[in-house]
Amino acid sequence: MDKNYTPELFEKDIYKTWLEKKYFTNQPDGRKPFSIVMPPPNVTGKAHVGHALNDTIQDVLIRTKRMKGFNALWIPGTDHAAIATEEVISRTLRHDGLTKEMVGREKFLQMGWDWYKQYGNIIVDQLKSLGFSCDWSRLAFTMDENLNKAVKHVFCQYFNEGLIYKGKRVVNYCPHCKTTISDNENVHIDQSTYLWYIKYPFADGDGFVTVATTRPETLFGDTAVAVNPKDPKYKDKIGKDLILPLVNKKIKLIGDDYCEMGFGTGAVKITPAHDPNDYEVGLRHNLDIVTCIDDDGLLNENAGQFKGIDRIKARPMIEKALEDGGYLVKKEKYKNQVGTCERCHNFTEPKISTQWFVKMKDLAKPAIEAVKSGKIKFHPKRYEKTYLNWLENIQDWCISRQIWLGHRIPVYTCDNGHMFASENEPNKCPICGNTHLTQEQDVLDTWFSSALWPFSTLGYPNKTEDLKYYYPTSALVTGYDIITFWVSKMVFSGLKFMGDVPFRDVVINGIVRDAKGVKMAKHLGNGIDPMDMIAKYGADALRLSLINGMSMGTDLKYGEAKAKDAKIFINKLYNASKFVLANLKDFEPRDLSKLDLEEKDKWIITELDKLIKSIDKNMDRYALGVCANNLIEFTVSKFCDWYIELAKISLNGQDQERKIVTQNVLLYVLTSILKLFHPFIPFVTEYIYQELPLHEESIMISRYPTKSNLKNLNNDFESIISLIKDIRNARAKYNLQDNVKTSLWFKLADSDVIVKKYLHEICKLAFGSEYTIITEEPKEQCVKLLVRDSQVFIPLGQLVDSEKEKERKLQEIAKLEFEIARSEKLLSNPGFVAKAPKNLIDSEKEKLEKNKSILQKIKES
RNA sequence: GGAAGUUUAGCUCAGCUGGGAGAGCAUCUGCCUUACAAGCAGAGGGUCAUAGGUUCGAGCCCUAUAACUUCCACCA
Repeated sequence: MDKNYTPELFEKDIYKTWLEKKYFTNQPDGRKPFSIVMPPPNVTGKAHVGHALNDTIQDVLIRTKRMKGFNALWIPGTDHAAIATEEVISRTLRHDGLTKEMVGREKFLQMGWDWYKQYGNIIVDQLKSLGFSCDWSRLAFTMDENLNKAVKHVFCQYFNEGLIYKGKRVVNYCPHCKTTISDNENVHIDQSTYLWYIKYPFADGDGFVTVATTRPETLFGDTAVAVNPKDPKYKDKIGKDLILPLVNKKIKLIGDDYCEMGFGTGAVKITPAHDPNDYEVGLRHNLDIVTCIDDDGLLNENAGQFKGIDRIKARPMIEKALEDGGYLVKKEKYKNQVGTCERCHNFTEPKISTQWFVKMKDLAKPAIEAVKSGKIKFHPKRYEKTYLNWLENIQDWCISRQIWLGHRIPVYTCDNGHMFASENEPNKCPICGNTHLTQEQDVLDTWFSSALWPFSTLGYPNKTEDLKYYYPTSALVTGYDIITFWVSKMVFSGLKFMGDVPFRDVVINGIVRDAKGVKMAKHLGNGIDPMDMIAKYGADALRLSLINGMSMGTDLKYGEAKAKDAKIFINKLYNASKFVLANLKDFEPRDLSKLDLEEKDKWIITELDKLIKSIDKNMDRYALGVCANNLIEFTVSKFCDWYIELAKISLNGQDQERKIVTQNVLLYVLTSILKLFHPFIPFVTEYIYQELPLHEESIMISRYPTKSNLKNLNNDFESIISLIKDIRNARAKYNLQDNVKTSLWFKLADSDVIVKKYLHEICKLAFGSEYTIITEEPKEQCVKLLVRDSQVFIPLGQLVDSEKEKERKLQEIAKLEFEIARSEKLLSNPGFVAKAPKNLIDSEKEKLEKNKSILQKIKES
């Protein structure tokens, strides 16, 4: 082994071996299944720290379960990200002066596939370099043939059951991406704008109504002005005609509750084609629908002289025209929220159009029930609220997108106007036999296929063994930002088509932010490339740095320093392992239960048992950050700081039996640590594991550690540790440098066998030059320490400052008296004695007695 | 407008069902002790946001308040 930890020397090779040995692949068998489907990243994207975190969590779970004997399957996959890809390809076309219409649908789709092929493997390779143990032989893609089949199958079933319909609605439209987007993809941002107050004169010349609007450009689509029917100001004017400014068209003043009394001017313009509420109002009052903004976001012929001008840019011109016509009352600064496209960040437009929808109400019900009944559990639980709140207020899901890439809607219309859905390409109309068929132009929202992910990746719609065995999957690990987008859709889809929930546990991870807590974003340049971290610190360090200290569902502040810290720790583990290995040259293996363990061995095994218990518990509640933390803490402050230091003495000693015991315990503990750590830092643990005597084929398929089940374990060695600490502490108070050794004299009580047994260790770890057992209190100037029933003297001669000693003694007395007072107060409190648990009262009594006796001794000395 | 989260050492955060405030980093003091100076030993540093309440006992439970963050929402 190299002197220092250098991950680049072995990470790649180890991963290659794992792949060759097919450790990641699994088929149904007699074991218990544990399955996870990976949230698919965009096929053409690059891995960012968010993926690194999300997938590391999954890998930790999968690797742990695998070692615990489960049939652990982790299915990886990628998403076709249609809108993003379509945009990229359109851009290349534009660059060549072409449009997608010019090259045609078929050629365009081919370009899409070429693009996927060219860039699709980048992210897969990146995920591999992070060490993820997913079953790559099952790598899925949302556009795969089988997934296509699943999508069509599901679509047709919905369609035939009347759960999918085509309808007119006001939906969010992105004029840049040239497609509708769902409410989820419509991101509201704050904007500073103006509120324009505009006069709408009555046609009969009798005054006017003032309306306020943030969107003067939609004026051309107005087909009414609404007031509240109870509003005394307008009550008797309802039904009268108004003149629409600039257009000079008559529109009605209508009464509708939608218009809130007392808000704004009390009157609101109604534009059914460009506002969802107005559309509803329009339906109620049978209003005309006039569109004034086209698909490119430009004003159309209904805007008269403004035709062809961008709707936002037209605002000042419209304002001028209104002013010139005497219609503008005033213009105020105003803050509101406006929808933008999640992908291109341009303003979206609410637009009336014909779209495909999934009826959500009945689908949502069982999905709500599944969570309420506890069949699906969120970790942390609070995210249930996000999920339930969304489903309880669900709107029908707009699934059509006006792009070409993706799953084309499998609905056909024959020349006789019969519309039907078909899973396979039909050649005639099933109703009239007409052979001239036209397929719908639109494709499906990517989330439509993602919604099927937990079962489409297992072979649906075929009834496969995989489905029977691995479905429902065990856990879904994802970010809170897509609970509504994705989690909810998988749940109702799974319930609908598989008759069961798609997963039992939903594990929510936070977002990785930069070191200052700012969301990482391309344009801010504050992103951290996981590949850079791997190059500098290794994949293990990256993984550990993301998990250590992580709290489920809470955002994570991340900076390079964390990866560096993690590497420093791994180096420590690496070196500790090196030490153990170097001392196992003449190793003689023994069964742990047959070893003649002494206190220090029992102590470390007790501590290890505690660690295993804690990890099991925290792993179950998905508190991986706590697990990693406990592991590190055990390794550094228990194993390295104490057991290894103590082991050195036995290993260098003459007692052959002690040496064998120590070697066996060292190996036992180290092996356990490596195994417990393996899910978090798979590479280095495998690397070291392979060097161990008695190792199995690979750590990743070895058995996960369980508690030792040894009898007669105890913690007695704790008192030795605290004695050593006391001596170190006393030395430090006298500013003794660690390289200045001092004699240690022990006046031992008969009862303190354990102190006598560990004199050598105490001496070495407490910087003693040599130790002597004495029977009488020494005459020399000494620092005196009490331990158990014995006394330790550090002869410092001239150095001993009697004032200082007195002070030290007084401090100790004060401390003890404080403790005693505290215990006495507690125990004399009738409420405490009556209501506190018995073991607490007992331990308090015990403490009181102990402290009293120590105080006694100190005072006597 | 609705909802959720956060507030603990200088910084990043742990603290499970209430029972004596913790870690890492940073700081300070020593030490190249034969696994590791990417290290070791020691130290300092906190009215657990504020105010009430429940309880024998509150960082933890309840109620208000403040600050920050996030999600959801069609208010002109």
